[in-house]
Amino acid sequence: MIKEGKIKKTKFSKQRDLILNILRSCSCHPTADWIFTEARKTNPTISLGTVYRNLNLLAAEGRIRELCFGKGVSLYDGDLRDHYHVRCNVCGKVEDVPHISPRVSDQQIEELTGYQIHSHRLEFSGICSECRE
Amino acid sequence: MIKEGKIKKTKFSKQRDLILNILRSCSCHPTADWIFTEARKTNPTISLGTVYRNLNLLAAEGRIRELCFGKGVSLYDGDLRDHYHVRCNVCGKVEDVPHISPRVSDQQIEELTGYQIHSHRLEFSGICSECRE
DNA sequence: CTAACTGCAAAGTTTTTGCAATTGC
DNA sequence: GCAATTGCAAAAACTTTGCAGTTAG
Repeated sequence: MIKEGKIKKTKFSKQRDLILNILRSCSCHPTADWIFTEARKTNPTISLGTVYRNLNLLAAEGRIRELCFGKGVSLYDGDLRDHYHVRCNVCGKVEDVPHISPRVSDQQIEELTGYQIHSHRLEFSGICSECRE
Repeated sequence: MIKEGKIKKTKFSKQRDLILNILRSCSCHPTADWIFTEARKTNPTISLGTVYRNLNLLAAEGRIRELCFGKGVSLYDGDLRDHYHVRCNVCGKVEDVPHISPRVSDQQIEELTGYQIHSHRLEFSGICSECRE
């Protein structure tokens, strides 16, 4: 649950900067733990708690996106451009859907529900070509 | 991750039946724990483990749906009709989107990605009218 | 009879948090 | 200097699992 109203002053921190760079430079959709392991290669003393705190902060600021498939794990995405995801139900892999125009209007949903819509997520699931064999 | 190939013989169980009825007769999107509490009112000895086992089994059989927003919790939905969800980022409430024709073609995604698509999820998020005050 | 299912409790995962020390502005 | 941030470790939250006993077919 994102607290939308909470405006907090943030300082630069090299840990946060590192996390953001890792997320921006990888093309995958990593877990917090993967980011932690990756971050340790550059900063061997960074802690997992810091990784989580910064991922939450960055997501709340809208500088990264948090994805969520199935229970348990969150995945993070540093690509803010409008795009959607496909997920393989067998191997769990998550990939971007290259380019598709949504044709779903947030405004239409606002009229239907009375919600003020900020964003939408569209996720496809099925079986990838490797797993189909 | 859903194991698609696993076909298992199932017996009737009153616990599973109860869980399914609870889910079908409520219009909300409850957590496993809420279902557990509700189930205890009818069957005071049912265990949380049994609730989880049955929710997973029912979801794997496609008799219920598992939703997932943010980290931590799964929500369950007994309504199998095609529909989408809106979620309030402030209070966390999840509601159905009354009626909308998707206009998203799974087939188009199959062509783009090479995945064999089974389903898609579309979720809107924003702020509900109560929380907007 | 026997494989599926259950309750219980213990264990597993993932994420959050309290605290004292550190750091950016 | 002060508030934001950190590392650490402990705790919290959620889900799964092993086991011995029970139940549906």
